[in-house]
Amino acid sequence: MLRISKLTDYGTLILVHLASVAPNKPCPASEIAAGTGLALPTVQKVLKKLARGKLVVSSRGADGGYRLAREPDAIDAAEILDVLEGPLAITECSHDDSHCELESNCQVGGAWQKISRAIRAAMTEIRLSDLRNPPTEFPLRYTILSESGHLGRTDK
Amino acid sequence: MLRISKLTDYGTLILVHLASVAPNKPCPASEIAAGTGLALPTVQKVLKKLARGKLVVSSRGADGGYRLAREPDAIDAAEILDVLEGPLAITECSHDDSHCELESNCQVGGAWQKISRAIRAAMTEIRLSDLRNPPTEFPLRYTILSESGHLGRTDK
DNA sequence: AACAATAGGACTATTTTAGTCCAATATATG
DNA sequence: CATATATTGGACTAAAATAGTCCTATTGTT
Ligand code: FES
Ligand code: FES
Repeated sequence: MLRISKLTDYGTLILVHLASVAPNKPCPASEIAAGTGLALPTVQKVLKKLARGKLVVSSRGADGGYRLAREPDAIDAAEILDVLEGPLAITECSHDDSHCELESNCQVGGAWQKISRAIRAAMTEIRLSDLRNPPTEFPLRYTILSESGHLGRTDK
Repeated sequence: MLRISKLTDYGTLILVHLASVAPNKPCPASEIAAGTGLALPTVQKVLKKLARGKLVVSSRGADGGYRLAREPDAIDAAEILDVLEGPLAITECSHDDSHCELESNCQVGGAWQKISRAIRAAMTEIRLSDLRNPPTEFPLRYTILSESGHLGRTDK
């Protein structure tokens, strides 16, 4: 349903690992690889993306490494997905640039994009601290409210 | 965020189209192609998947075609995704079969899978009839409730 | 019989993803 | 200053998923 790549999963593992070590001691990639069981080159690759995405900060040189840029409860799942999955639109609406050739006779009007945005908003409420040892379930009760009124259920 | 393939987007277009024509007159693929602006071979391919997934029923032979298997408000978005995107797990947890080599020292414990299941549950509340001419937004207010208690916000 | 459709799958090309590796740069330390 | 430790940035290959087209067989109508 929500499909994330392996790299993103790795990234989560890494972030959670970083959240569980001493916050101000930079943790080198090799240590993270050992701690998570992931291959070192892969860990390095993911860490670079996380650093560019400002989720971790890096220190170079001896005694360097990575540490979280913020507290674990100040990093949310939407950010993690943004950084590791890219800005990816849900669909390009069967076209490439922003204008759709089918638009004139299209009755869908980007419903999936809207749903995706709604899900993203929900993701901002899930924090890195929630990802560590998560509950057995994430009972996500949701409500869709439509301004135009034709969607107005409060719950199932 | 929620990434769906083009084929799934096409499928939505097709289903919405079928929802807007006479319900009991089978609609041939060629007509759907013309009505949606999609290429015929693509439409045919998607319709086959929809038929196998029991979302549409087909009639062969002259005067044949496809029609919705159920009323538009009896088909939900989760089903559409199941049929067109496959059963796809969100991640394989960095492994192939059901047992994960990292499991012993893993602190994540399939958080993404759980989130995905929650999102899927939310998707069952969105119906095909909602996808047609959707509201300008899908304000999806959600609540995460944790049985283990460490997730307990009611709203933002 | 002729025609109109779907069923099923093969097939190719393109794109995305995964994974590894290397050369360059920065930093701490003795 | 020399050396060892680390990140940075990108190149590179292999594998897998996606998109799109097309062909043949079957089914049903007239
Ligand atoms: S398919 Fe592009 S606007 Fe609907
Ligand atoms: S990565 Fe497989 S159980 Fe956590």
